[in-house]
Amino acid sequence: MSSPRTRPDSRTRILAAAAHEFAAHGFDGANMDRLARAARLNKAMIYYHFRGKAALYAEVFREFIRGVLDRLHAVEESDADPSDKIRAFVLAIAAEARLRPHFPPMWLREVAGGGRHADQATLGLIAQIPATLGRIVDAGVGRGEFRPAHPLLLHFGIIGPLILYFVTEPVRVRLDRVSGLPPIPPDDVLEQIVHATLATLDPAPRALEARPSRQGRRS
Amino acid sequence: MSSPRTRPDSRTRILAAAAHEFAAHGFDGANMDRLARAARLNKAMIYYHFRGKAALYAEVFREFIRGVLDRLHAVEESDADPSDKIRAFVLAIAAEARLRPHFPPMWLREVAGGGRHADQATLGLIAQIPATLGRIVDAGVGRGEFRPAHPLLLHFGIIGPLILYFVTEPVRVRLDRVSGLPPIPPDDVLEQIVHATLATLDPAPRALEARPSRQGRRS
DNA sequence: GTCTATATCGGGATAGAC
DNA sequence: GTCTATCCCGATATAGAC
Repeated sequence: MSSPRTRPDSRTRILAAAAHEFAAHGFDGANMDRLARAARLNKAMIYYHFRGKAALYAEVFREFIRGVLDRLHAVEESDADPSDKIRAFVLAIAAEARLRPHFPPMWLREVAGGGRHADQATLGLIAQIPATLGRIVDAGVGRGEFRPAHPLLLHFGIIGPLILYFVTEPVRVRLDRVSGLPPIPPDDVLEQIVHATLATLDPAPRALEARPSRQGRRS
Repeated sequence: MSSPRTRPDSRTRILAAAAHEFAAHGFDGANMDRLARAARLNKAMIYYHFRGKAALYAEVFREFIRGVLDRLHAVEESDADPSDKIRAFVLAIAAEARLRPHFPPMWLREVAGGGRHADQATLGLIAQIPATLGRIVDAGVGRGEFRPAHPLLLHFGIIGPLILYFVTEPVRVRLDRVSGLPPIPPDDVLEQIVHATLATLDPAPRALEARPSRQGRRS
């Protein structure tokens, strides 16, 4: 995990190459030979540093989650308004995704697989992300600035579009050519997500027009 | 593709089992032996009906996309208001996801992989989904009911949360236990997504509070 | 159309020299 | 710590009988 002396190399290179490989091909599709080549090392070195493919994957994934959580906790502990914290929450995840471009694809695949490759401890870390959002919302509700919302569902409204935006960045060229759509203005992405999230939390929604004709009620 | 008489048989069973297998394990993780057992057939039968794993995958995937597109085109051609069409758009995708629970995971993995397993024709089909949304938005803009928004980004705001909701259904039990969160009220999901989408399209946004600069108190 | 049996190969993991 | 060479299982795909 960490020796006192500077050990810049093989282990770090393996982790970097692993992030790339897992992001591009998923757990099952990842190839240890290719990974070793990318790290400019021999395959045996991987097994010298890590117990196996699964352990390497878990390590990479936990590193990502920790990076996100560090930022989010900083957001939570700031003294901004609740709505500014929501904004900062979105920006923090986006910043981390930009910093570690391999995170969005890995995260997507992990979700699609039902968390199969994540041990219980890692799942616990992941759960802290919506939990943090939930505390921010609660604070806003306490001040009367937000109406209550389910943290996980709200979180889906944030990372869903965000991750899709990042993860489709490479494909969009292909898609755009087929669909004839213009590229997405980068600045719009975060604005829209923040705006939509705050609209969901708005205690006085103006969404009468959102209701078709008759509407069931929940509190 | 279709014989006139009822052929409820091997080919159909293979497709059903394939949807399950690909959804649960992804393309690389899918196992033809396990797939054959699930279809109560021998593995050789798969290769009798399909050219290989890739062809089988493509067939399943295209079937899903067609199902979605059929619903969406019906929505587009209805004579509802633009905002009701937006609502119907969301409901249509949700209905299809309920009907074919294997679609959300497959779709997620495909996106994460950058559309690697989809041929150009299938990509063209996929592109029709946001394109349809775009035409609905354009109609609303023409009536002054919507403000312009990028169709693909808007689409991300819809399917992102939606797919995450469906795809995490199995995991949420595990996650909830760790996080201590209550389950998501199912009725809230579609309401929130529709509401957020319409808020994004609102031509007179009340989102001054969404701006980073210091905001004044609201009335 | 449906089966059993098998060819073939890619890739995760290890042995052991240096 | 780093390498080369290799084991060996699992998985796709096929041959060929019925």
